[in-house]
Amino acid sequence: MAQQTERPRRAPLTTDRVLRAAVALADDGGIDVLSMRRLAQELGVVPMALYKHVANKEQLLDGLVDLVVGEIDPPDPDLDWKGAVRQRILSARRALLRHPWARRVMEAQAAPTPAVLAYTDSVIGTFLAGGLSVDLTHHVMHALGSRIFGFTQELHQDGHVSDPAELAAMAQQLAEVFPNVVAVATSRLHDEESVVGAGCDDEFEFEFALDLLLDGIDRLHQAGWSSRRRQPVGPT
Amino acid sequence: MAQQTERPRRAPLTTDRVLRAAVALADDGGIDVLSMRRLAQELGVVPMALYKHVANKEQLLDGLVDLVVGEIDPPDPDLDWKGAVRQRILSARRALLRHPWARRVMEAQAAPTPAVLAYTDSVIGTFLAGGLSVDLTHHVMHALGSRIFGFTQELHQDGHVSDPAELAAMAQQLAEVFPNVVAVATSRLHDEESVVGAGCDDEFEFEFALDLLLDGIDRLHQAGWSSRRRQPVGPT
DNA sequence: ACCTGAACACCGTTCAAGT
DNA sequence: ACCTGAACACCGTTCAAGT
Repeated sequence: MAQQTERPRRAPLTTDRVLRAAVALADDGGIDVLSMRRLAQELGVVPMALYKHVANKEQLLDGLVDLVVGEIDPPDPDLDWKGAVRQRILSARRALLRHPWARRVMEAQAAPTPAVLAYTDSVIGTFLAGGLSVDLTHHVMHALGSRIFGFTQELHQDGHVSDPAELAAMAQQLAEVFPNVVAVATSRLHDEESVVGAGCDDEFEFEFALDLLLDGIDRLHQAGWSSRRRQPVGPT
Repeated sequence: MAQQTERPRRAPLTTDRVLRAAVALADDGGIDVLSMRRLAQELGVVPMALYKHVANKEQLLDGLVDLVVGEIDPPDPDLDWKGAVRQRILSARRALLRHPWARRVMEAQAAPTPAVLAYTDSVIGTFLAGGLSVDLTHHVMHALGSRIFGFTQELHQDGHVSDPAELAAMAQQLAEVFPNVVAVATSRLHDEESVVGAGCDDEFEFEFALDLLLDGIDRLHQAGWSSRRRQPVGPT
């Protein structure tokens, strides 16, 4: 019932404003709430007005990915290849933690956007500058895969049950059917004074896996590994 | 206009028939074509009839995942832990190759299904039976993550351009902006007699990454690694 | 009691009508 | 020429009406 006549007072729509509003919407509502219609509503605009600035939803999502990838720090020129890649990947991970929806959007993308290609090119450049062969770098990029964007390889995150008593009860029941899962999931609890339900240290797990790969790569590099010889990767 | 009165002649709906029809539909139409309405149509049934056999779409998808996970071979008792895990993961990968839609469905699942938990429990059991500590196994499971289900860490698969001339032209143009990407992507072409556009050997890349991880794990195991000491993972 | 058609509250996008 | 409302062809699911 309030006067609603100053509608045209709004700042004019630009692609940038559309993208920023979309990021904000996804950040605090999740990716499922980001629809063209809802985004338009958020901007105080009729749905079709968006199509003046983005060709379609797919292009909108591409724009969002580019914004997130743009948040990844540039490489530190003072570090060696392993340190530089490591630091960059951890920066990418922090960007993904700020925008958790970005992971699924990137995975659903049919083709890489220019920003994604540029970042990939830069990471490859770091390996090559560090002396890794083009051949090894090729396989290394496959092995790291989307982890270079800070993706974790986890499947399900810990469903957060906050009540310790409830969690203990669940664990006991689960242990009868899946004893190994429970033993491993609660392993940290035995040796620490910590409360039940502390959960995993995601940062530690990410770095553990990352270092496992980077150190394995370093070992192959120093051994002069080549896929043409296809010698075993392993110890001995 | 043809007689359509023998409608009730159809085999009666069962949960099993619903799930199998859904797998078939997703297998040859992709996951996007699998809607409740389309599935009902495929079964010659009114959409609401499905809800007698699955509570909702989420439960339908859970059922599909369980079918796919059920295709993974049991562990070979004659192998050591590394061989057994390796063979199992490669079997999981073959299941995923048969049902490419399963990956996205599993990633969108909120909670693991019983079959997923059972498989996970079994893989953990193999590590523990092989003598790995509960502590190391915990971190190892995180590091392998969804790769134990045959997931690849890739982000975008090679967009298949079949025409070699077109591909060469694209590469040349791309090389001006992303030289490292092009150098690495075409690395296999230099040393082989192969035609341009041969693409990557996905099987080799998958096993390369898997062995990098398994061998790194083996090394930690043999060194008596423990997260409590948090010694570096690397080569001294 | 069982089954099911219409309806609800959404989508992304097209397109023609209005200014 | 520009903007936009109605419409189209979909969703998953609720619910009341019909048998």
